[in-house]
Amino acid sequence: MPATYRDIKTDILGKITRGEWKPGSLIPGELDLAETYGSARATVNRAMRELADEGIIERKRKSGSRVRLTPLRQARFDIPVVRHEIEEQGRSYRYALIRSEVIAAPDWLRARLALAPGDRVRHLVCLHFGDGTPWQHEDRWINLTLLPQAESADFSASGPTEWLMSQIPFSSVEISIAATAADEVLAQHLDCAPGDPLLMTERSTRWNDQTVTYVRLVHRPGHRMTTRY
Amino acid sequence: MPATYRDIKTDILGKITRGEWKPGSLIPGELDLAETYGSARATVNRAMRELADEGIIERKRKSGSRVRLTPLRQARFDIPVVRHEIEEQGRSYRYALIRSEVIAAPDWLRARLALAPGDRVRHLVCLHFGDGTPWQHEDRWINLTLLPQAESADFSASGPTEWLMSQIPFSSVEISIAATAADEVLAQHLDCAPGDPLLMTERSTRWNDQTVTYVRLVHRPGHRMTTRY
DNA sequence: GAGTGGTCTAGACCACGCC
DNA sequence: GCGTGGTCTAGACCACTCG
Repeated sequence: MPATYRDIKTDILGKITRGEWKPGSLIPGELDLAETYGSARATVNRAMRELADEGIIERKRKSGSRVRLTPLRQARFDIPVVRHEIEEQGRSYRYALIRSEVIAAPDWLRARLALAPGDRVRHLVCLHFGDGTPWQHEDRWINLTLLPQAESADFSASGPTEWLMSQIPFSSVEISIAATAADEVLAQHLDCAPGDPLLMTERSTRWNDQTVTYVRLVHRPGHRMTTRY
Repeated sequence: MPATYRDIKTDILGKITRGEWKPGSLIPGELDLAETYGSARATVNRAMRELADEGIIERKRKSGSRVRLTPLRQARFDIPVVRHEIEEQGRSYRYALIRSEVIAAPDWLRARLALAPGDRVRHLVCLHFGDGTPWQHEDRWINLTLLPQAESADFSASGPTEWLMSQIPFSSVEISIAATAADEVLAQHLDCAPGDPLLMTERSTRWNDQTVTYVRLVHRPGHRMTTRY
């Protein structure tokens, strides 16, 4: 039974974690490895490529592959749609539209979305509930210059996230996470005290090099983003 | 000139973003695609496999590949070593050890690290500065049962993170991000007011199914974690 | 059972990056 | 130059899963 690329990957990772191959040291070439594992070079290549993608090793032509000195650690967080996040926990989802308006973009937003003076945006404030308690506060701004159909869309029954996904299926996004303090309004909506620390996610969605929408999601008190690797 | 896997990937992604292939729709099989692009199936396979890894499409044997209904979005955040993070911004790095002790693990930590009663831990409190201002507060607990050499290690000159990386090169980690309010001590160390919202990262590092170390990193006021995709 | 993706092979050519 | 990884090919067998 020949070694699969998973076998090879596991074995190499093992040698690294057990300290047989130390950080900074040179790993044998693909041809050598192919011989020792009794497999084709392509198979070894796939194992090594994945290890490189995961930040475990560093590869360079001519010089070969090395164990990274400082493991380049990356954490992958899923970016869930609130509704799914809540429903996957077996809770009932409820949505409420708090406010909806079409206005000229305020200056701070104009800068963010690279809008011209006078450009109009749709501004929405929504709340997402899990089992009846506030889960997430959504402050959404949609660029009407790029997405004019957002002016007449109806967000009273379901949130803008799902609507937007049907309009711009895929896009590039900038996500930023920070801590913020609850102001009076947030405190009321999220059922906490003013000043309470809250986790906030900001997201700018771009499409064809234009920013289509900007959203500020404030999570319920105590919310955590967790991941393993 | 034959199509590379990148060409194919870009082209398919284009069809999806332009809406030619709508969410939920079936994508041609690998053999069909290989023919249309004039390449081998392995090449198409790589393109499709990467699109699946990135959460753009969904693949199932027999039924084929489909454009995901809700793009499974994942954000990858780099988990930097504070020192590197600071130095990459062109700031000078300074480290200070605030407190160091070896104690019996408190109950809350025993639960977290799955320690037996009476097991001892090394507890360290450190500060990391960028250009002289407080950048990050580190509250570190090291399992001395698993890592006895931590008892005699010297952390007065450099932080435990770098030392730990030399001891346990690779490991699995659980990361959790939340917002917290500054207490008196944190406020003093991070130069902010008590009650200020702060971004906190908690990390449990496991090795051979044992938790080796737990750390609570509290970032300076206003700190953001940002990523793009 | 049959279709689709998952993986492997043996061989080939290319491109980068060190000397 | 020349060694190493990066990629492609043509063909093959396998494994999952749907009907």
